Amino acid sequence: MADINVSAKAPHSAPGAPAHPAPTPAPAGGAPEPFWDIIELLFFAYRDFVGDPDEVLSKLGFGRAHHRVLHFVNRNPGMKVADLLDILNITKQSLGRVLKQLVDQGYVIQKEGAADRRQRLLYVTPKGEALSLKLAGLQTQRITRAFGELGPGTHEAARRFLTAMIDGDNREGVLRLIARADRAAKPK
Amino acid sequence: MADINVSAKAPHSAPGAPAHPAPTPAPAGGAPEPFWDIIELLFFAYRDFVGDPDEVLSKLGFGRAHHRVLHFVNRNPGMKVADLLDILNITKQSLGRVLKQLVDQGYVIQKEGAADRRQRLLYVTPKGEALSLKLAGLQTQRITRAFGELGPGTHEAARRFLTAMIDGDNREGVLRLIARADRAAKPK
DNA sequence: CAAAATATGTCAACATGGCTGACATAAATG
DNA sequence: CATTTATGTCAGCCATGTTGACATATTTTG
Repeated sequence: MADINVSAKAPHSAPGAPAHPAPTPAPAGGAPEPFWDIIELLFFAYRDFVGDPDEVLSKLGFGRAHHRVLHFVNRNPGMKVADLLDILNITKQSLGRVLKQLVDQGYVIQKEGAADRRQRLLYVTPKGEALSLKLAGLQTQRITRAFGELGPGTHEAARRFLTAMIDGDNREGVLRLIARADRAAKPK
Repeated sequence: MADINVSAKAPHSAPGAPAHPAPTPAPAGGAPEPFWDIIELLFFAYRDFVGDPDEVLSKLGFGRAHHRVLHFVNRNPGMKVADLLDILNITKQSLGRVLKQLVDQGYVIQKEGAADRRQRLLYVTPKGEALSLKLAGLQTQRITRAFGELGPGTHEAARRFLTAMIDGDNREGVLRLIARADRAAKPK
């Protein structure tokens, strides 16, 4: 987005108008005022957030779909295909397409389950881990910059806000997933 | 995502391990530890955030692309096609497809520019405004719930965090866009 | 004024990554 | 042994992004 400079008319604007509307939507008689700022900031922030990895990925002939698969396999080594489908919320056919490419190109390997030999447990290869970390590094740079610009405690605040934005019935599962993956990470 | 319950092994986990890793990535010798929690929470939060509108849109035969167009036209009445292309960062061919459907079905109208008659200035119809507000209302419900669960000041904290996550060179433009659209909104 | 630049639209072709439906195989399970 | 489960695969469709080439109307410029 090179320069945003919309030429729409601003019909009645007090010159010294505040940069933001009322801090909280006034629950006047009708519907509450939408949180336009949060809605739009989330759009632009998320776009930039996934944009960094996208650049790297496109040079490898990969897309966002590959990123998601690689990310979650890296974070949850030994996960079942069914688990991944559940997290990504896509069909096995869609997953199959990108997973096959990642396997064929040596980023992910599948091992037969020890207990249940029908399962194909997923692991990243060193090559896959390196790419996953590279992409996470780009996103971490952005997050680090943001936290650096704002005060301390921003990490906690961001975590709480984002958690609260998740569907109530998914929230526990997501938190468990993150916590368990943190434990699964190789401890230094 | 019906139930996240990944069966990956957690190799070495202290039983009383904290729910989150170090609050700040330890800048040890090598690369800093990625902010896994923020990366994943952003993924899940954004997915749910756009999920609500998606449901409504799919019943109308529309997708996320239509939502984005309708949203920005509603927020910036009278904007030029070129402005919209700049904001959405897509090609005019991609925009043309969804825009045509929105126009044909009476959600958006195009008016010849008064000063420059080459321009096709974009406006939502009452029908378009209603849909845009309905979708924004769904997202606002989610945001309101999140802000309600957390303390006051969360709105400001979220705004600052999200703003800081935007590319430095886009940030000003985005803030200007939001501020100007707020002024353009019909003042009650 | 004629030429060039601009704003927009359109046709055609292609890529990615979703989807459904149908079917196949191997292994676990009752 | 019959059924269920975990996974894979083939075929085709859809939405939405891309490039490249042109067309048209209008404004701007030399």
